[in-house]
Amino acid sequence: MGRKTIDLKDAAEVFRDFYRAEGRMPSFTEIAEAFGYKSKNAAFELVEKLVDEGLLTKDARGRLRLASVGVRVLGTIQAGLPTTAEQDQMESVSLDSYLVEKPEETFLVKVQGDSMIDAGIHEGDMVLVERGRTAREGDIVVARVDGDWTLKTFERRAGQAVLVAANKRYPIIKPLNELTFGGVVIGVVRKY
Amino acid sequence: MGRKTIDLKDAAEVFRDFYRAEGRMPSFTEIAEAFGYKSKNAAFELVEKLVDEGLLTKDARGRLRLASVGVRVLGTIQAGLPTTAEQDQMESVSLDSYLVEKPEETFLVKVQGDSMIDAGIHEGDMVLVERGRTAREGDIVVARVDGDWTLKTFERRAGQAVLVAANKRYPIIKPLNELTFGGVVIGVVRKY
DNA sequence: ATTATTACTGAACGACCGTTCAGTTGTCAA
DNA sequence: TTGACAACTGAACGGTCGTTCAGTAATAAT
Repeated sequence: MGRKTIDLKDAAEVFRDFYRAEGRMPSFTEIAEAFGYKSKNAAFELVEKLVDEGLLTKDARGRLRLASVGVRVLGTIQAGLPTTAEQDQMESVSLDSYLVEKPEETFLVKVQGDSMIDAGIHEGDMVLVERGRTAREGDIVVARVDGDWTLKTFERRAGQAVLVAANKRYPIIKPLNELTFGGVVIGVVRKY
Repeated sequence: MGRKTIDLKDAAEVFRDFYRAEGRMPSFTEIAEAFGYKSKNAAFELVEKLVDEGLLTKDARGRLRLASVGVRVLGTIQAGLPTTAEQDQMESVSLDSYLVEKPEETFLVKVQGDSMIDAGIHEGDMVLVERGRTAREGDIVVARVDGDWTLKTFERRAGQAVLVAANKRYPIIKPLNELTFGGVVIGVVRKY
C-alpha cells in the first residue's frame, strides 16, 4: 500500500480547527501544508475520501464546506444518546444563529450575585443581552436604576414600572428618579 | 454624486446572512449579484468602505472575513451596555467554540421535567451533552438506570455510584442492575 | 452652466484555485 | 519474488479569484 494511513475522523478535526481559526475552509494548497504533503493532489484525494465518508461537502464550484457546523440536536433524553450510525441524519444547529438574531446588538454578560437564582440564572452564568429591544412585562432586563446597573425582571405594579428579583431575599425595586433599559435578556449560557 | 447610497450597516448584514447560509464569505462576483451591480469593481469599492468602517476584514490573500463572528463579551454588568464607539475594541466569541470542544461527540438535548431545577436547569432548557467523557463525582450526567434515561448529578454514597436529583422532591436513585453513562453535561443553553 | 465628486460599467491582469493525469514509491498478499 | 494496490509527487489545464485602470453616468456644489 501507500505510506501512512490517517484516521479520517482526525483529519476532519484538522479541517474544523482551521475553520474555527480562519473563519473559512482551507484551500488544497493549505491542506497539503497542514498534512505535510508536497503535492496538492494528495490533499485532493484525502478530501475525496472525507466527502465519501460524509464528513465534508463540496458546493457547485468545488469549494469545501463542513458537513456539520455547530451541534446536533437530539429530540428528547428518553431515547438515550445516538450511535455513530444514527447521528448522520440528525439536524445540526449553530448555537450562534440559534441564540443570536442581531449579533451587532447582542452582548454576553457575566452574571454576578444570586438575585435571579429562581429564574435559573446563577452566579457565573453568561446572559445574552440584546440592546435596543423594547422590554415587555415579564422580560428579564439589564436596567439602570438611580445610577446602578442591575439584572432583574421587568414588571408593573399599580401602573408603575418596577424591577423584581427572582429571589425572595431581594426587595422589589421601585425607581425613584431614573429607569434606563440597557437591553433585554434573550438567552442564558452556562459552561461547566 | 453617484446613483444610490446604501447604509453600510445594512450592507454588512447582507454579508452576515450569506456567511450563515453558505458557511463562507461571498466572492466579489457574488457580492455584485447580491447588490445588483453589473461590475465587480462596484462590489470591490463597497467592500473597501466596509473594511474602512471596520465591519469587514481582509486576510493576506485578500479573502474576506467577518469582523465579528459570534457575540461580543462584556466584562460585568456594572458598566452598563457599551455604545457603538466602545464596542469596536471588544473581544468577540463564537458560542459554538466557547461551549463545544468536540462537535462530533456533543449533542443538544431538550430538558423535560424539573428534577434538576436547583442546579438552574429548567424544563425547556437545552443541555449540551458530550458523549464518551468519563463522569466525575458532582458532574451532571445523562445516564441509563435500569432501562430509563435520566438527567441527574453523579455522586457516590458509601462507595456506591448513585444519581441525585437537584430537587428535594426526588429521591436518590441507586441503580439496581444497570448504570450506563450516555454522556456528561458540559453546558446549558436557554432561549427566551 | 460648469465643475467636482461619487457611483458605477467594462475590460484586463497575474495569481491562485480546484481538478486531472502520468508517473513514482512504498506496503501488503499471494 | 512478484504483482496489485494505495499513497503519494510533480506538472499541467482552464477557471475564477482579487485587483487595477480607464471611462461613463448621475448627483451636488459653485
